Amino acid sequence: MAQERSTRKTHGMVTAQDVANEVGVSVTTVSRCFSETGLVSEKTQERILAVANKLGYSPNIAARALASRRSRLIGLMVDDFNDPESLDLFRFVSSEAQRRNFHAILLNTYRERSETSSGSIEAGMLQQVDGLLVTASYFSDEMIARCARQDKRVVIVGRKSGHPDFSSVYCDNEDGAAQVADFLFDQGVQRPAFVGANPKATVTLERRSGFVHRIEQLYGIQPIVRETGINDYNKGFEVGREMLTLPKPPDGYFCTTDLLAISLSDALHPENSGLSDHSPHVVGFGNSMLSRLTRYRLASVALPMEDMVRTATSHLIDTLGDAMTGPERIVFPCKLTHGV
Amino acid sequence: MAQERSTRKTHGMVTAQDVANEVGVSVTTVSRCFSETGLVSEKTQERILAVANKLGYSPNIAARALASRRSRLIGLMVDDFNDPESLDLFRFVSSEAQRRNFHAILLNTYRERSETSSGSIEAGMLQQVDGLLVTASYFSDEMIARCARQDKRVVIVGRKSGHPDFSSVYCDNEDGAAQVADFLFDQGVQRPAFVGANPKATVTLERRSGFVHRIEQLYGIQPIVRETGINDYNKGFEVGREMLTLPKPPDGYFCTTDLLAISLSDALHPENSGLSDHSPHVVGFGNSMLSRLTRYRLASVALPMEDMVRTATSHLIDTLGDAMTGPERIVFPCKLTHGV
DNA sequence: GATATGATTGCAAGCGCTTGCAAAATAATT
DNA sequence: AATTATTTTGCAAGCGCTTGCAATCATATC
Repeated sequence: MAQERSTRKTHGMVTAQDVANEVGVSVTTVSRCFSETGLVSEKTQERILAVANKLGYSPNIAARALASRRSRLIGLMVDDFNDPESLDLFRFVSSEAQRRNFHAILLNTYRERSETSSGSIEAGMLQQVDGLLVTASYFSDEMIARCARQDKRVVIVGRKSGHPDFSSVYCDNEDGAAQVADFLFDQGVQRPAFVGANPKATVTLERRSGFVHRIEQLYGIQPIVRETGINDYNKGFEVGREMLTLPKPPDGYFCTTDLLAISLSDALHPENSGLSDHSPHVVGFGNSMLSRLTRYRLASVALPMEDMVRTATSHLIDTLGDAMTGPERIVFPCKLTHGV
Repeated sequence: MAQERSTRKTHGMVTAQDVANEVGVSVTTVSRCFSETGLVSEKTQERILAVANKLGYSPNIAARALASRRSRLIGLMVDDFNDPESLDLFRFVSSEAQRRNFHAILLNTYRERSETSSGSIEAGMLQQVDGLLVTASYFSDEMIARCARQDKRVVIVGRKSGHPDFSSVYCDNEDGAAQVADFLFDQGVQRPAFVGANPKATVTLERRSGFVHRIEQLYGIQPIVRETGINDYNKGFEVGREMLTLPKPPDGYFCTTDLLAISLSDALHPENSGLSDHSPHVVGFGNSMLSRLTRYRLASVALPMEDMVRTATSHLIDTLGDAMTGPERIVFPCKLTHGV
């Protein structure tokens, strides 16, 4: 039987040792009981759980992380805090992580006020998490190298993985964009335009190419292409105004996000444009809350955000345990929706 | 001089020991160098930093947390993933935390699909974070007790703290709400109404009381009061429709969030209501992105979100070090803004 | 130049848990 | 009943860092 060691309640925390003493087993057994390895007899399991509950014990995460080299923390890299779509990301990542007994840690990669030493922040953070969930955000080469070196699992969500080692879970951006081109064509649009956010982001590239190609097929011409740089209401509004200054403004727009679609739509609205006879079609992407505002009747490419995000999170967690499970690409379909 | 121990590169991770060996000092010194206690001579500091950099060392957070009992993690409890306002919360909490070399961990307290054993999740999570940042979300008594027991610091952001031990950082909700009452009165509104989200949330209570009292003063009557339960577009829309069924619908609304204001406004819009002569005033709260959509010209109570959130985060981190610094209440002013 | 003062450094004992290995207890097999 | 295969448990050695205490060094004081 377990030898009872002194119970030093050093800091008011109940430890596995305390539980072990009370039950009359070793810490090892208590540990195994909580790591759900299934190597504990049911009877002991019950006794331990009962005592643990009575004492209010729960395993110390830091100690566990140190000993096992797994923190049960996944990093969520985000740099877009403008689009309400990100809310779904936060929501479902955290929900799914918690469901699997993990937690999501927020890694804000948006560099405001020229933050200092963000490099070292990243380094410290990286070895703190078991894996990384990367969104549309920028993912530096240095970061990629570091992940590879530390053998961190990475899952890209929302766009195709550009890296051979990383899985990605995304929707068929090209196809969605092509659907928009078809729609605009059907609506009799004469001069289609594309408005993207960050021209370097993969999502933008994917949606642009899908759209442009189909437009070329349908119209035999290239659409007007603009990028706002960032996904932000004011920037979108500005670009909208700018479009109006063209000799022949477009009469159909595909914006890569609902936020841009909304802002553009506002800029083009008679009230702001002064052109009461001009009411172009505007289509967004994401089918977020914004596209559901009845005032806009915005057409938007719907994608199964919840499914996508939960799948990505779960997939990341799944791959943590196993040795080299090759990278996967899980793709969801998306579908243009419009009130018409 | 430090005795050189064997360097077992157990898992490809660079440890403080590795750095110490290379430099010719003890782990202790390396440790002190990274915990910025200022007990290391500049010369050694430089040498250590140089080697650490060369080797790509950064301290293992789990080990540090275990030894020092501080994880440099703060928990962000959220249950509203509908309002774009939450995005600012995520953004500025994470930014400020990272600025101070902390990280924010997302604690999704929204119970969807009747999650199992959320109690134990909370328990495990709680001892993982140094402090808690609580938003408008529900904060169970059990949780409060646990925080007290474990001596966790808690800062409430966005509303007054209901608990004597917790600091809070918020804006003057009563005053903001009173400003709305004044505004509606000035606009000649005859039948003012209040629409809140969660009737049990402190923010709702504060805003309601501020509004109701001022309305009573100004009109000598009580405004109509409705609560939607949750802060959600569809729910707000529904309540809007419901209002139209009243014999004499209100002609001025104060909604406790911009999201509700927008949804209500949509429901009341001639296009949806069928009443072209009915265009009531709708005022929101938060001055979020939604209130900036030009299509709505929504009046909204503006509050200094960034300041508030950064202050709350920083305050929380500040209090972690010190012994019992009494709870504080830091209040920011808010101000009704409207395009008129 | 001897002594006091303070700044640097190292030692060693943890922090609370995990895990490979081997012993003990139990069940299955002949 | 003896032997072998299984299932349960415990031992002990870490995981990589922090920190109180004491030793060492550099500098200031008389």
